Amino acid sequence: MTNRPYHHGDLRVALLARAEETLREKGASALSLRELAREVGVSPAAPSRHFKSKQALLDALALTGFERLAEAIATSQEGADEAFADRLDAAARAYVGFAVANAALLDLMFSVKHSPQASEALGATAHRWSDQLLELIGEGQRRGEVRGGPLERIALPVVAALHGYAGLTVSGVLPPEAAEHGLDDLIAVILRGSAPQ
Amino acid sequence: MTNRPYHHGDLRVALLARAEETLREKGASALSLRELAREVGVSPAAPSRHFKSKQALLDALALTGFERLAEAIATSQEGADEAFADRLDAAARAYVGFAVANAALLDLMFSVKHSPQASEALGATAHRWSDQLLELIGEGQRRGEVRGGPLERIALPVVAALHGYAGLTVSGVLPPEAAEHGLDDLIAVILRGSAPQ
DNA sequence: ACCTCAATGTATGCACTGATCACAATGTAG
DNA sequence: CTACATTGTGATCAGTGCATACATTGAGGT
Repeated sequence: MTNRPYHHGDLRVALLARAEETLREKGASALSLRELAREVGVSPAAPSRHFKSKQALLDALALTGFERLAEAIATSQEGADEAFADRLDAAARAYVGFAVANAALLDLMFSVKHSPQASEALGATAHRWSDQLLELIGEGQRRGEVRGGPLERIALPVVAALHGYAGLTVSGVLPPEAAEHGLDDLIAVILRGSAPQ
Repeated sequence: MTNRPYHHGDLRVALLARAEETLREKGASALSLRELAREVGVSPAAPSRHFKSKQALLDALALTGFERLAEAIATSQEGADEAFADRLDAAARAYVGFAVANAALLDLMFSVKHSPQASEALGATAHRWSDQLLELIGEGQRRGEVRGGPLERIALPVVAALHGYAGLTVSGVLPPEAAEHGLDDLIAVILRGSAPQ
């Protein structure tokens, strides 16, 4: 007999934790609910109590991803200087760092397919993340280090550039050794392009 | 009895064509080799003669995607003016247009998981695509409309920005109505950031 | 014209998956 | 202490990717 109690006690978080590990090691497509249940030590049907479908599990993973990304960017700002260039540099490095450290997760977060209701919660969390960058750029505007204009229109190109760079590194298009000073060049272009007229 | 001949004659391209349709309609995860075989009218094992695994089929799809993307960008350059700003604008619109028209395909093309050997062929085709942009920017340098320096280092930020913008629109982070003039802003930032000193 | 033989499609079976259902065990509120 | 909601179990179902052995076809060499 198993000495494990009938109720696991923390199945949901255990599943998420294990899932993220397999996600990192073997990719999203190699993620099986049944194997997950096996590894955690519960019956194959047990996960359905916490995630009504596999997609729901993936959505939950993506959501935690956004939360941790937001956290990473937030902490990157703590040690940074007040100048916009420094803050942008710190945020960019945090973003790309998160991307390479969690490639499969990032893929999931910005995957096309999300259940319509999950898109709601996801959209909210994703906005919390983009708000960080908006705030960062708004502050730059206030300091006179970023050109004026509607915040969203100023910020969008910045976000797009960072997002694209992260995507290129993650998908392997960018040779890993080029990634480092490549980021420097990207940040330089962003700064010049967003500088006050 | 079926009047269909024993040999399909064009199974490989038929499979690819049907696969892309399902990809567009129901996403990559809803793509089943067996269903594909059913729709095309062959036995479930037939596809394995042309694609040794499902991933191989996906890789082939991604490859055609890169080819068509390259083609779209190429034709966008034909009608464009010679000024760098115009050419970049045309290429950017072609890229983003392709992205929104083939969201799931783009996801596939830049997906993290590719069989190592497929990465080889894919990498070659992807490079053919990036070479287009390199050429575009190199021409801009020659015309004195883009700052000097190592071509790759100048081009990378441009590619990253375009790629990121396409990714944002495709993944739905960007509201569709914002996509249009959003591109204008992005291009403007790129141009300013890449202008000669 | 014949005859190999590689290419292509078929039939069958295996291990596995996600999902659903009725049921069992457990905690909890009244 | 007892009703009840929560959580885990066991069994089952349709569907999948893949491998293996076999059937059909067409093309090239003699």
